[in-house]
Amino acid sequence: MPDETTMTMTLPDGTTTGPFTLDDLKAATGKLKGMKADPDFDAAATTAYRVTAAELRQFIERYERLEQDRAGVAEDMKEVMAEAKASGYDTKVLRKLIALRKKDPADVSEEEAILEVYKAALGMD
Amino acid sequence: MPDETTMTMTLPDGTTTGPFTLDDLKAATGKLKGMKADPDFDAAATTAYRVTAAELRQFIERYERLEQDRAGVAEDMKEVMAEAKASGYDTKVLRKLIALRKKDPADVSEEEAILEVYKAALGMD
Amino acid sequence: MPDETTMTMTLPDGTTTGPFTLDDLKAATGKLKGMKADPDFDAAATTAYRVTAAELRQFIERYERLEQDRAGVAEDMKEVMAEAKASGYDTKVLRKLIALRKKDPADVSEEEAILEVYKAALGMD
Amino acid sequence: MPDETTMTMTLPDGTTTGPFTLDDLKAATGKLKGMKADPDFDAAATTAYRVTAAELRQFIERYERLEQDRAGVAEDMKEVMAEAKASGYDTKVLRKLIALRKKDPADVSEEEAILEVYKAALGMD
DNA sequence: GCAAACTGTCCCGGGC
DNA sequence: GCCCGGGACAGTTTGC
Repeated sequence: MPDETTMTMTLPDGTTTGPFTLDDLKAATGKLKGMKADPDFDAAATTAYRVTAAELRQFIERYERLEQDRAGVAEDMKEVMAEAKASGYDTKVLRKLIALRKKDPADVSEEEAILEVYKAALGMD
Repeated sequence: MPDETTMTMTLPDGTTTGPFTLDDLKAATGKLKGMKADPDFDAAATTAYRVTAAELRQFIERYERLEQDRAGVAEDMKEVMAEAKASGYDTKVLRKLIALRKKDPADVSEEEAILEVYKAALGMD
Repeated sequence: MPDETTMTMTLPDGTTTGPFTLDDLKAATGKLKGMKADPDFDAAATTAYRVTAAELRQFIERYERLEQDRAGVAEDMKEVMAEAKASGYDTKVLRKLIALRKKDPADVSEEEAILEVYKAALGMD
Repeated sequence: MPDETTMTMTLPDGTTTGPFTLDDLKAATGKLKGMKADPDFDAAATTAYRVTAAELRQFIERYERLEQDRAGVAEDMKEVMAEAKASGYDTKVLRKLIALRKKDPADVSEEEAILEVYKAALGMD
């Protein structure tokens, strides 16, 4: 007597199939297998992009390596923020401050000034 | 003589297959077809989730309808901003102002105050 | 004897100020007050953008109204997903399916086909 | 005769002020200046978070340094993708492939299988 | 100037 | 109950 989670499917015509186990589903999902080449194909006349396994692998592995580096840096950034938080700083404000430092001060004060005008017009001052 | 974009593939073992046209590729991508039911399966002992076509379709169509509504509203929002811009307003500042109005004024002034302290500590004032 | 959270600030020159309460901080954050007009200013020669309180308010209130509409729609969308989940559907897959339906089927199958080639080249099949 | 961009403001009561130049606006935006300490404040009874300029600066500079590192890595990642694209690869598919490799293969095939069932139920196969 | 990619933020669902 | 990770969204920047 089976005792696992399964699915049944009612089709548009009202008939029901199943139940299927998850393994059934996985098995039924066909995969591209054994694509056969056509050696008689006249390659010379085509713009054939080479999909070279070695080359592809190179790109992907370089990229994945860089992703790891980036994750490591992101981890360090989280640690800095966690330390700051533990020291009593408000990390949300810290982030805002850091963002501010990246901007041109002139732009910042202009933006602030316009904002104040708008607030004044709305009676928010 | 073919004159279309194709791909060739060099496998890990050094052999090359292809060229494949895009249609080849599409044909090779197998699809789940004719999953057969097992009528002897003892459904009573399982937690069978019903995947009813009609029910599934209901959920999806309701959701898609709502997505359309949302897109319509987003479109209107863009129009309001475009009008405001045409009237000489700085939309970036407008957005900031609207965001401000959504927040609790007490939180805003507290955050601003802390920011000023941090800026002072860094000599940014 | 006070019993509230305060802040002290150590400045670059080594001196310490404070403690400040949050109310101190808020009070210290100056606001734009009483900007005085210059009635002799020759407005005719300038490209003066009118910041009319009524006009500004119109734009903002229209926008905020639309934001509310959008939030309502988003709420409905959440409800649909919650119902589907309660009926046994996998909401993550549902979202993927809905996204698929929005795309041109031809693009989807082309993309899938290329992906299969790449996977084959990497031995992931 | 002035010839610069200015703003005028019409207040809720119908009166108009201005015109203001951008410099006017900037000057009017008050800044926190000379916050005075209260030396008589009984610090002992409070939970005083120290905002030490040196400490704050440490956190921020560490963080900004890490941001630079991260930007450098991101730059490298962009270069890898650009190279791959120049070699004829479809970068969109490459990204998908890389994402796939990060996931547990079992989860992927389960998800795919469920998706196929849903598509079958909707007649999308 | 617009459209598309990327970053940062928010919010939700899941796990301890 | 809170923290954490992932997904969705808004904002920013850059290429065409």
